[in-house]
Amino acid sequence: MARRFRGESVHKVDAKGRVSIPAAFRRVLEDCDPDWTEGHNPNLVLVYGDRRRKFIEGYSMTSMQEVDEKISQLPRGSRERRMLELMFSGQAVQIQLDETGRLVLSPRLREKTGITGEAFFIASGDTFQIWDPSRYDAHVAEMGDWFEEYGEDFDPLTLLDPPGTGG
Amino acid sequence: MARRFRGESVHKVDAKGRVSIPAAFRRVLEDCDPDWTEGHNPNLVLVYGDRRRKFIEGYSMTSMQEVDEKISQLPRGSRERRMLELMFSGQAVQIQLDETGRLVLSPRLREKTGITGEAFFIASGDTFQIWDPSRYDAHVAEMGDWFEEYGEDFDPLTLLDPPGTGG
DNA sequence: TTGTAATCCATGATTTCCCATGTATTACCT
DNA sequence: AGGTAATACATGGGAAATCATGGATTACAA
Repeated sequence: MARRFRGESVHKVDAKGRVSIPAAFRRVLEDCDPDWTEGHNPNLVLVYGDRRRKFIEGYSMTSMQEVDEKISQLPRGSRERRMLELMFSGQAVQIQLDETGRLVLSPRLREKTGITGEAFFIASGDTFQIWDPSRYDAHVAEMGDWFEEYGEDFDPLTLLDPPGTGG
Repeated sequence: MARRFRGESVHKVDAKGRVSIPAAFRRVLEDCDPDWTEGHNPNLVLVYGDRRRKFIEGYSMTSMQEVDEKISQLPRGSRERRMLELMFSGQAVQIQLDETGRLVLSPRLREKTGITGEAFFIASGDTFQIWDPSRYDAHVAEMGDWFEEYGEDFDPLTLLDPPGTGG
């Protein structure tokens, strides 16, 4: 299993749309970019999806390859395949970090995600997400409602072994 | 089954947030880090969770892998999976011990857990926990109430083979 | 030329690394 | 058993490298 992103943090977005990504994420991107060599800058893919999606999803090169391979196994011309190709080919960009570990969010992406002065980065398995901080808060508030259902001292670990899994 | 942590102890936290972890824990982390080799320092993952969680949970690399794998088997996009990814990817950090067996608790983590001058470490199966000592005391007081329910001469070992488990 | 975008340089703030010290624990020798 | 040397630990301080961020400069394109 490839290295996973971990952690969350907030970074400033300057007038040109430049943002530092968390240093820890860079290490993962470097490890997961087959073309990367010491002294160069890692590539990554930003998937932004259709207008309903309010955050950007960052893929390392190897994670993206895995997705591409799965897509290519679907029947050509199938609805599923066309939707996925649209999302991961069309509604996505491959970019390279700059020398100082920053990426540039185009005006279009900033407009779409509502990101202005600050961007919130959070790891999620083998990808990471970029949000406008306040939109993320709203998103978490929704998720929070789920947690409430589980009660104050609920331990998420219990979800790992759902009843009926045996073992 | 991988090696398990054992024991408990208190260590000083210096101005930079550095804390020694119990020496016995280091041996376990080394054994459980596939990348570890003699002379290097073991990696581990600290899971801090949402605002309700008042302690930090330390995972060895192999324990973390087990969790990651279980998560990746849950259906993508399911509520359970999203909650777990939030907790184990977003609300967690991977770090490496330093040469002298210390780790660094960021200001944010110290603030969240209430840890200031000292940190309390306690083993918990294949993970360990880090607490502010006084918060831990309060926590134990609560747990104490459970034992009360079982009476003075209760033997916790009986919990290992609950009735109806067959044998 | 005039805005736009990719490069390059600059800097304060962290964070990491390296060295130092006192103490406790273990090993070893007589 | 007693004493001593050799390790391993816990902790502290300062130097060096990394990071996040901003500004300036150069390349491009409409």
